[in-house]
Amino acid sequence: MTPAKLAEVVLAAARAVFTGRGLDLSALPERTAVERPRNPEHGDYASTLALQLSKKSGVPPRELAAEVADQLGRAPGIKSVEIAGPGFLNIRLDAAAAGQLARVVVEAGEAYGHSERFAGQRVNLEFVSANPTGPVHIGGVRWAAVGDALSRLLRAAGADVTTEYYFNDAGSQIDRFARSLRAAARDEPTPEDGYRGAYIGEIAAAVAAKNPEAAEKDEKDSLEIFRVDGVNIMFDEIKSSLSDFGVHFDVYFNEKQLHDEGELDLALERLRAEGHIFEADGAVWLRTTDFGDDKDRVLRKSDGDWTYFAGDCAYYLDKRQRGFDRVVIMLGADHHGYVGRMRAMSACFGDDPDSNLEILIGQLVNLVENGEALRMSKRAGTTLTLEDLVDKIGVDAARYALARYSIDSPIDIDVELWTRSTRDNPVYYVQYVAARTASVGRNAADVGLTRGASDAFHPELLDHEKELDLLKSLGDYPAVIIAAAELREPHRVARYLEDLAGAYHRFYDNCRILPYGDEEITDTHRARLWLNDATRTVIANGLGLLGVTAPERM
RNA sequence: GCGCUCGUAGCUCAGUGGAUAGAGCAGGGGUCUUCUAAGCCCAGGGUCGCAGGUUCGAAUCCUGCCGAGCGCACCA
Repeated sequence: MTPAKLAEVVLAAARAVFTGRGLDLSALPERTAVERPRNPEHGDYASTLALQLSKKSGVPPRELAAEVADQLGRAPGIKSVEIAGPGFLNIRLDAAAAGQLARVVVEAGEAYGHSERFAGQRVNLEFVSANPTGPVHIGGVRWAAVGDALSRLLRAAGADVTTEYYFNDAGSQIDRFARSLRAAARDEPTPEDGYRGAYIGEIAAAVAAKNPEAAEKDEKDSLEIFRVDGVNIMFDEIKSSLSDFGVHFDVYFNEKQLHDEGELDLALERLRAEGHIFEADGAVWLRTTDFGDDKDRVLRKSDGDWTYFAGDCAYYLDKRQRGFDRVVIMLGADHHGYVGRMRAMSACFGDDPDSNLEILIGQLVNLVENGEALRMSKRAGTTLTLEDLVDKIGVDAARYALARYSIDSPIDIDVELWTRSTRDNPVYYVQYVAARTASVGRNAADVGLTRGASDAFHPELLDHEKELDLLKSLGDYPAVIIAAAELREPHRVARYLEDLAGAYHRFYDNCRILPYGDEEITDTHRARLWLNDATRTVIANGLGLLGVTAPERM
């Protein structure tokens, strides 16, 4: 029995009690969940439903709990139900009901943990969104790992997800980029406001190789070549390194489209129609202070140019008009000052910023080597890039390290730790279980041990404490995915996998899976192989959500 | 000054209003005649920053204060 199924049974029991007493059924929640008590004396699972319903029903919690317990006790698969404390229901399962989970997992395979919880929700996830003036730096990499994991999580939970990368290949930043490239190609010093760093020389050389006269033409034509070719080469490099990192976007959205298709004007007119536009000092403003922003924001400057914020408005409107009811944007902590104006902008369009717009702010990332943070310096052009991180610790460790912490927590990635092959390196600890389960599978095949037909599976034989713990951990997985997707917190998956890995290792150390020597193969061996394979399934599924491989051997 | 985030074991961090707050590391002690010891087991370690409030119940929600990081453009 899965925890989700048990929760339904608990709710059904409560419904029966309410019906019997003639209570208002509308007081019952749509769904409930059971908890995993830390203290084993509190049973396999616990429900707080009676506590929650006591006030609404006017029945004292323990009295309500007693009646629900009475109903529950008659349900199949439930061994016992006890009432504890103010009205907790402590539930124990039959060994067979618990053990069945191994079969559920193995037979579901890659689909185990998937649900339809967010079916029908259309979510747009925008992340990274670096302009093609340089490689993806380490802050952007955090979002590549977290955003991509989040997209996988939301899809697993049934949402309709589109991932987007927003970029601008025109404007003053790109002009600076082009001038920096041209200067490098001509062996001139980098312009005062230019981009530095080794990559500038490399891109400049690549442009020159493709177009040998580029540096020699008159300045206007020359800059145009460096601008167009430089941006193309840079963007290809960005896409290529993201691809190597396992991250692909559904949509690459160019700011230029907003200009070309008149979307900026359209957005302005929409905002004007909503009554939030005013003009002052020769500029066009959005009155974001109507919705809690610190100050009003300029959309069109007095020189007639649009601001970057105007692009944000038009882009937001574009997303909404494409049918996304949830627009999620991920930004670094150094951009959190944007939240107020973005939320206000959403409200100016007549939307509800609490439900239509979500801005996730991620704290910064440091790479630490030999006890020292490798600091970035824009002046010296020493930015830490995606490649630097991958070169130091590899894709799996990088993705895991970036995804295992709450985005509210700044991360120091210790190069030495994340390349270590020991218990304290979480990605190895989890991957080791993947390799171990695979190894057991190979050895089982060698000695002729197979799971056999599913009707030959005897779940009640999985009654060792460590087997039951492992089964419970496997049962937690679907709820972890839903919670992680709903709260936009992929780190929950990593933390869960570490718990599961621990449960598997303890099972492995206590419960021999394969027969010894010439020992005859029994139903216990087969049942344990089901459990082994179920674990492999969940570890692989969970690592897959994080974009991390589940190796066959290590 | 205003805003956002954070403050949990010596260190790094989990912890969606539930019962006795957890994990890893550090440091101490155990554990390999057959499935990966890259593992496992045992013990120690806490004023959940401080003070109030909300309620059956608060690390979790609210208010204030203290401390740390980041941000407050007709830049992108």
